[in-house]
Amino acid sequence: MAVRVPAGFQALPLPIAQLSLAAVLKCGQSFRWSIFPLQISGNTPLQHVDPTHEYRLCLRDRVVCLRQSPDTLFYRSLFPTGVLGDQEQREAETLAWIRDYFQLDIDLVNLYRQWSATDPVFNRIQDRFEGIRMLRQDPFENLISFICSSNNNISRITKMVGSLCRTYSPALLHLAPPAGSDLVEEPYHPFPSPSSLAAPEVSAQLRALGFGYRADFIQKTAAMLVEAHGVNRSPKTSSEPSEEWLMTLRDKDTAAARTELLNFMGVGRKVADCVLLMSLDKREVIPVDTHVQQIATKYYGFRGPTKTGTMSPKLYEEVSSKLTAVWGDYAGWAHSVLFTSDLKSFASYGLASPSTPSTPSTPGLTPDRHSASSQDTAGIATPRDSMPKSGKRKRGGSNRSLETKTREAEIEETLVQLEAVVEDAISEGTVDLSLADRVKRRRRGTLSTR
DNA sequence: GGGCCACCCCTA
DNA sequence: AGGGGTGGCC
Repeated sequence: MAVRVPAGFQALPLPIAQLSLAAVLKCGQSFRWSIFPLQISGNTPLQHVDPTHEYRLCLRDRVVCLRQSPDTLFYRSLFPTGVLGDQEQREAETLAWIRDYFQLDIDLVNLYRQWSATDPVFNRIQDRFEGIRMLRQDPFENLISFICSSNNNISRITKMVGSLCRTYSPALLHLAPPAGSDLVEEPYHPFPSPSSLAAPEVSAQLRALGFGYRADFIQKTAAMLVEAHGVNRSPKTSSEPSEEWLMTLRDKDTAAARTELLNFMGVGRKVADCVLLMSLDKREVIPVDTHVQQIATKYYGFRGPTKTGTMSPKLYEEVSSKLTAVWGDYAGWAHSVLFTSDLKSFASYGLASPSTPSTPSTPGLTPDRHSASSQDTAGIATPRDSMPKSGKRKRGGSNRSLETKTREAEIEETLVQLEAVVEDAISEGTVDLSLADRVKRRRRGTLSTR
C-alpha cells in the first residue's frame, strides 16, 4: 500500500511496535510535547492508516513536528523566520535528532520478546502495550522536570513545566495548530537554561506560579549548577557549561552518576534514578515510586512497605534490585512498559482509543473486554489457559460501544485485567523470584541518600 | 542512622 | 485525606 505523506513532511519507515508516540509522549517521561488531534478526512480508503495526531516539541533552534501511521513516522522541523539555512541539511539534522531521542537503534520488539520469555507477567500484557520505549532526553530538562514530580501528577507537572518555559525562556517562534481552522498562533518556547533559573528571585516567582516547595528546589539546583560550572558568553545559541557537564554523566557508571545527582536540592533516590534512566543512558535502573512499589507487591509478590507506608531506602533498594533481576539489562525499559500499562490515563490503551477507530493496523490486538470484578481477584486463582473470566461490571463488560463507557470504568477494567494476569503468573509459580538473589547488590556507598 | 513530619497545591 | 518525594530534625 502506498504511503501517503502529509505535505511538508518526510517519511521514515517505522513499525508502531517499535515506537508508539501516542503512548510514549504522554506516559510521564517528557512533559513538554504538545499534542494536536488531526481532522481525519471522512471517506477515503486510506483513512484507517492516516495519522490521527500531530506531536510538537520545541528544541533550542527548531520545532520538531511528528505524525505517525502504523508503519511510518512522519517528521518535519520548523524554524524562526528570517533564519537562513539549507532545508535539506536541516531535515537530516532533525532525523539524526529523532534517531537519538527515540533511541531507534535499540530493537524494542526484540526486547519485548526477551522480557516475555522470562517474565509471564510481561508476556500477558505485551500485546496491549506496544511500542513503549525509553526516550533519551536532555539531562537538565529531565532533572528540573522530575524535581517538579514529587507529590505530583502528570497533568500538573505538565502545566508547571509549561509555565516554566513560558516564564524563563523567550518564544522561539509562533505556530498555528496543524489542522486549525482557527488561525490562532501559539508561542513555542525551548526549555530554559540553568542560568535563567538560577537567579535568586526565581524562587519567589515560581512560588507565585504555584510550584509550592519545589520552587526553592529548582532555583537552588540551577544555582548549584551555575555556581559549579559557570555560564557561556553567548547563552542563547548553545548549551551552558553545566548542561554539558550533566551530559558527561552519561560516561560515568551508574553509581557515580547517581552520587552526583543526589547532591542537588530536591533530588532524592527516586528522582535521581529517573534522570539516570531517562537521560543518562542507565537503562537497567528502576525508579521506585509508590506506584512501582504497588506493582511489585501486588503483581510480583514482593514484600510490601513496612509499618508506616513510607518507603525506606532499604525497601527501595530491595524492590529496585529484584525488578532489575526479573528484567535484566534493560530493566528500566521494561519497568516503563509495566508502569505505563498501569497508568490511569492509559486504561483504554490497546482496547480502543476514543478518538481512533479500531483498525487492522494492530492485528492481534483483539480488544479485550474480559474483566473480573475486584472481588473476584481477591485470593481466587484465575483460569490459566484463557482470559480472566468475565464478570459483571457497572457499565457492562461486554459492551462494544466504548464511547459509552466512562473513563473510570475503563481504568478499573484495565487494572483488573492486569491484576488477574499477574495473579495467574504467581499462582503458576512462573515468576522466578530467586533470580533476585543472583543480582549483585550495589555498592554500599551508592545506597546512602546523603 | 533509621524513622517521623512538614512542605505546596490539587483532586477525591 | 492523600498523592509519581525530599530535607531537616530527632
